[in-house]
Amino acid sequence: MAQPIQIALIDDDEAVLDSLSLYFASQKVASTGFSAAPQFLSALGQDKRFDCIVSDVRMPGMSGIDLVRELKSRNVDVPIVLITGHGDVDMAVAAIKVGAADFIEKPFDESRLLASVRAAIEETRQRENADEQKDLPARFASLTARQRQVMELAVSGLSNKEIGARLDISPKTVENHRAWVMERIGARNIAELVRLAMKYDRRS
Amino acid sequence: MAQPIQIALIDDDEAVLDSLSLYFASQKVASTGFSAAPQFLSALGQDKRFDCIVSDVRMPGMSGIDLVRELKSRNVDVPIVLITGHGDVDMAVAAIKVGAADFIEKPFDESRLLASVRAAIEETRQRENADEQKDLPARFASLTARQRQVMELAVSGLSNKEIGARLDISPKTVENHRAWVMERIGARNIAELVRLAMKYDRRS
DNA sequence: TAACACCTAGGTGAAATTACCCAAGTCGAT
DNA sequence: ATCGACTTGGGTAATTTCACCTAGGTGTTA
Repeated sequence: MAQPIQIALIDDDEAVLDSLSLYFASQKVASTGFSAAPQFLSALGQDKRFDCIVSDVRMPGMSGIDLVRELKSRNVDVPIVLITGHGDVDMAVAAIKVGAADFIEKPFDESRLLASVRAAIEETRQRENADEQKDLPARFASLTARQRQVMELAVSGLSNKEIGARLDISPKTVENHRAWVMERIGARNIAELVRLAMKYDRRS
Repeated sequence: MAQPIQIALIDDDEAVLDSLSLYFASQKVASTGFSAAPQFLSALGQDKRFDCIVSDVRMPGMSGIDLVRELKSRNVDVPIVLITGHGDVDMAVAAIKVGAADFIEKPFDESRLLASVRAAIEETRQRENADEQKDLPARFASLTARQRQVMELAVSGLSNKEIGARLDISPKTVENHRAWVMERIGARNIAELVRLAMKYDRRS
């Protein structure tokens, strides 16, 4: 379960990028460097995943704070630790307000940065876990009889066509019920639905 | 969990069909009648599912024993209870040998038939459950590191593309690993894989 | 009566899965 | 050094899912 941590480093200063990635590597933490925020965003678009982002605040083009805003608006839930060489209180406040995980002023101890990164990742994980579990019974209870019926068959691995044959309704209708179930339970795919359904079963 | 039982009734004698379906209905057991085996088979082809088949032995065209053989050759694992008005020992032996669940001679008590059907369903369920559980640890252990890696990500709900991005391999390769995992674990779809993986996790 | 929720089912279009096929490279063992 | 297992990745095609949409029928409730 102790999957490796993958960090995105964003800084227009190559020297900082190199130095930080070297440090992270020495701490057995994988990192990928980007010299600008848009480059990082394009990596995200290619389904690359990162557990945490460490970004400079002041960069030509898109600033670190802009990046935070952009990710929030995309509903990308990756913690961002901002660092700066010209830190001031106002900027720090603005950064935290828009949702940055932390704001560190240079010069800083590298171990301080790593600690902040670790804390941010842990916090995000716990929040996601809490979100997933929250009101699980209530969410299952909110399903109608038909929806629960469809869900149980879907969770047991039947296709929409097979479920339709069993319940004697069209596969299309099954599809609709299924979509409702997904939305109400808050599952993004069948795998998640199965996990949540099994958790619920075990609890009740 | 006490899902309703669905029975297929096959007999060329409409009177028998009506009488039995009436009895089953009175016992809160759903049944569908077919006047010939091929009609039943075509319903199966349309993804209809039955927990048990109750079929006459002697019918024009395909006999009850023929039906048993046909289903075995198709690997359809539904128990079949055969009934006959002209039962003889040889036929009974032949029926059981090819894999019929039971063989009942007319005249019979309807409750006797239902008991036989229930027993057959129960036996099949237990066998299927045992098959599913058998050597689960061994099957998971037989996975290579890469396959287990792919499996864990797949089970957590990631698409092949996302898994590929994480492991830095092409989605196509992920697809191949996934197919191997499915075969080795013996899961027919993601839902089953998730269930088995969760069972395994809980046990270990 | 009107609003609302639910079940039903169809359409479109994009994305993903599944099931096959194939080949090339690595690596360890016989 | 050939064999087998594993990893990698490409192709093709069928099927399925997913995300939208519309829309009629039913039943309940304000």
